[in-house]
Amino acid sequence: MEIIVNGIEERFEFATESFYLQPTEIVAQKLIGSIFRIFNKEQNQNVLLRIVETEAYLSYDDKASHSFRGKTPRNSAMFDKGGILYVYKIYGIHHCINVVTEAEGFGSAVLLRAMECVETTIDFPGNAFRGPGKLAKTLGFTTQDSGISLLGETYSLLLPTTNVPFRTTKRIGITKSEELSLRFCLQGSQFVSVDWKKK
DNA sequence: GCAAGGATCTAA
DNA sequence: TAGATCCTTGCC
Repeated sequence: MEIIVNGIEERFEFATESFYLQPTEIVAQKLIGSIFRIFNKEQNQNVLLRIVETEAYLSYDDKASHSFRGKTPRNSAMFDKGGILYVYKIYGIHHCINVVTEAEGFGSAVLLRAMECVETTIDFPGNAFRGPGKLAKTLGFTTQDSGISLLGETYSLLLPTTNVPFRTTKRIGITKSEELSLRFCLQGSQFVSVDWKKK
């Protein structure tokens, strides 16, 4: 599938289930530069968003991960097989969207933090996808959408066929396992979320 | 700089 | 059942 990104035609391929079953750090890295596709046949809506910022949350030794204390009603989607969405509410106000990774029972996911609109039939405000909370709000995702498949017709991911340069940094907004460098950003992108607290 | 805001988990 | 915590944002 050819998609024009910033005036350049690039080739993408649909992510299959095996993609999501890879180690979480790998999935988080490969998601940089890939396209999140929302296709609604009935409403004739098509949205293509390029992912420019992600964070990995591991199934072990990661105290910042929701899965660290085991499976609960809230995080159960995280323990399902990779290839679905895990949506949770944070600070009682915002929602955050994660892509569940690895095999069933692992409890790992990749947080989508920022995206860039590539193509859409809907009008969105300019900064609508910069930051995890805004991103979820703009797309209208709530905890009700936790568990949605990324392998269906409506929601899918398109992977670039060429290597995408990315930056690795520490994660944002967490107080545990802060030292882990599990945040990935598209090199040179103006669309990554701003980290106010960091040096 | 910090409050809003509510679900969720933990400890009692 | 009460109290702390929280992968944020847009106010002041």
